[in-house]
Amino acid sequence: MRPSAASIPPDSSGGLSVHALDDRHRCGMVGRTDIALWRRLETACSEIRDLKARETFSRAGDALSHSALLLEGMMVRYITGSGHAGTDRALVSIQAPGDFVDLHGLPLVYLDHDVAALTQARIALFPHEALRAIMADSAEHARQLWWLTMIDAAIHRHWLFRTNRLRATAAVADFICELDVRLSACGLVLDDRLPLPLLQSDLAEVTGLSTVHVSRVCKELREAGLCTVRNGSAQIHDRGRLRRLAGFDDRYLYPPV
Amino acid sequence: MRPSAASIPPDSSGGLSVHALDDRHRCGMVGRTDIALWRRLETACSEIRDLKARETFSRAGDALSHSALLLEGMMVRYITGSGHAGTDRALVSIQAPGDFVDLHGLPLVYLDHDVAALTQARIALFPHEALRAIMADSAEHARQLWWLTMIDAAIHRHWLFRTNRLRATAAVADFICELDVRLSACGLVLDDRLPLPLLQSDLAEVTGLSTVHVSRVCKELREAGLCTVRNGSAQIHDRGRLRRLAGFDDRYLYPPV
DNA sequence: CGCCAATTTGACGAACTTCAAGGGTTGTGG
DNA sequence: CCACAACCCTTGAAGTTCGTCAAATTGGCG
Repeated sequence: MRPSAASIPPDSSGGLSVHALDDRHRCGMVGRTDIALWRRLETACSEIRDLKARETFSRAGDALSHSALLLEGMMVRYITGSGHAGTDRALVSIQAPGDFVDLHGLPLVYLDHDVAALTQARIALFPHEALRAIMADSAEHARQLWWLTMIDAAIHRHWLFRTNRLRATAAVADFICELDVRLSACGLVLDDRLPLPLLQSDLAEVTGLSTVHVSRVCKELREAGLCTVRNGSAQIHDRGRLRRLAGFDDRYLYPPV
Repeated sequence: MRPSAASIPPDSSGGLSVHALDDRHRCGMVGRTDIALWRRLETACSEIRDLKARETFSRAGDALSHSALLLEGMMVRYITGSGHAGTDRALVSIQAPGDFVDLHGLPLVYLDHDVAALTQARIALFPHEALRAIMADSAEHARQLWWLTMIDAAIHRHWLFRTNRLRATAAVADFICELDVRLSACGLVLDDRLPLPLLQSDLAEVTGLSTVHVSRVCKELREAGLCTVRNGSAQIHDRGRLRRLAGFDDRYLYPPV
């Protein structure tokens, strides 16, 4: 039927493989910083690396010497309970192309959470030393790198609002609305269809619901004619009603004017 | 009976009023940055201001020209639902002395949430211009200011884990454990008693529970001999068991080695 | 086809919310 | 000094949302 859209194709440029950063990687959030910063980043990149789907990239407590910019695919960050069982995970963030995955590793040195690829993914690595040099050279570039991590924190706060205040259906709708906006900024939403390479058990870890209840919520959204979540993508049928159900307001994403 | 401990006394220095920053304000998180940064901040401070309990300091969307460091008292940050009723609030952060309340307003320019005093409070204001000058002068100071906001984000992530994965009793216990650690760093925990100037309705906004259920949870913690939450403070009876109940691990607060 | 993982469904129970009423404390004014 | 009001906390009963368990169904892929 439709092309298998379960994941973002790692190389859609028709066989031309990528060994360095170039302008077509400048999308999403990093695309909203100065072009001058981007030029500096291009020279600071020490490595382009591919990750397999579900591959762990770094773990809580690891000493980090590099930060990674996501170029293609999607990644997640999650916290594992210090408790007994290993199933006690919360997804605290999802990354789209153009997002730095662990830029906060620069000021923090080690992280409080794990980082993993969700789909097959391609990342650009920047040595912290090089990033510090960029910051030392330009306070404005420093402010913009800081800004990227502050958008991340604003999203954390919104997720807090979501799990604290929204009912299951509204919570899932809200999450889809957020990805709709963020992936649009990467040019990944076509015909109201966005890549959503998350299992229902992943959606459960995002929202704090059980897997079974996520299944029921998806059915409800589908039967209400709002959106269909299936096969690693989400088809939005009625964006207005979906947003109204979630009470969605995109200002926390600091949209460009 | 006991002294009224409902709030942190705004001036405990015996009548000596405070008109400028001095070393005894350097506690909590800001106390963990370089002393050289503190010296710069002392000269950058443009105003010391007192806030009344429950006074709103700034609102989502306000253009900010200053950032505030909390010196005494406690403050909160909350998100209000874009929905209809005004009661749809989530507390997304609580600030202790030594915390910057809205340092992220420097890179973000305007915030996605409201900021208010919880108790009577005293804050130091820093013009963004002066903070930018500090950053321009020293990349290391820039990194440390950034670091302060990244601890804030790590706390957001932990709160996400809490509301997503912990049951009501463990969630409240976890929150108390966090404040126990953070307020200890300000020297505000004496004889296992910490200031907790939150109504049960505030605890409900922190945890995403109903006010009624918070009451039941507090009773449960009290009767289990773990801690007594009352009159604006919390008395910890058995820190070990309280932490075990919450599965508490303080590493997300990046404790000093 | 046949296997395996993911999703779906139903039945049941637990956790939490809502509604409503009562009680304790504090401050205020007669 | 007492009465009263306002606010917060507590308690009980009833209702709702969501979790858990278990079984059935779907869909991709060798």
